[in-house]
Amino acid sequence: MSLAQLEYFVAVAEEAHVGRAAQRLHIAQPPLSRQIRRLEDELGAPLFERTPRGMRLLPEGEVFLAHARAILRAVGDAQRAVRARHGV
Amino acid sequence: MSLAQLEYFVAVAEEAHVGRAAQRLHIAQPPLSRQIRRLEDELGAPLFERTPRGMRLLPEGEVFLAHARAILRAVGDAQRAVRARHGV
DNA sequence: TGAGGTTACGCCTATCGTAATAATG
DNA sequence: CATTATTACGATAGGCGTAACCTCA
Repeated sequence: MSLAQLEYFVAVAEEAHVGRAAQRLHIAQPPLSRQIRRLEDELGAPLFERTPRGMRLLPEGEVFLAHARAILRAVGDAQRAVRARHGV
Repeated sequence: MSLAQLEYFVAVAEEAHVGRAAQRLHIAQPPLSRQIRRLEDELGAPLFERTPRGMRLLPEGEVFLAHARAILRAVGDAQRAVRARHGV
């Protein structure tokens, strides 16, 4: 699992659409689709239901979304904390 | 910043020694040294003081260590949460 | 001068983008 | 049949390991 995968996952979850999430992330659709798949494989559980209209979060995905956001927030906190301390 | 870099950083902080940390991580010393440097560059602040005996955490490093551990713990929590939910 | 950290350099895996393919209402 | 996601495939970048180098008590 990588931080990029977490950012990708959050974007897809919020957009419910791989194409729109890819635009927002400034990457192409296929790599995004692949990374989501890899993440699901690694976790051993699907996170989305694929529909012809887009992606819908499964319950496992809802659970993971909260955790993913918390991790990304913690990363931002860590960066800010060091920079604040260094600024002193 | 990557999760691997965080694991590397925690290992070096705990061992206070790049060589021992590298052994523990099962990687060679140079890549570990490089990743620590890259992390410091990205954060814009040194995290260690280099001494002839090894590495000593600077105050910025102490601050970052707590955050790094929190992030890695959160990653483990996220994986467990999804797998527990999926197991149901 | 010895212990420890860092550069140089080459390889190799992983990720990306473009193009083509599959699936489904 | 149009929209969306996925697979194929080639190119590129990032990370690792070995070997050589630097630094300091």
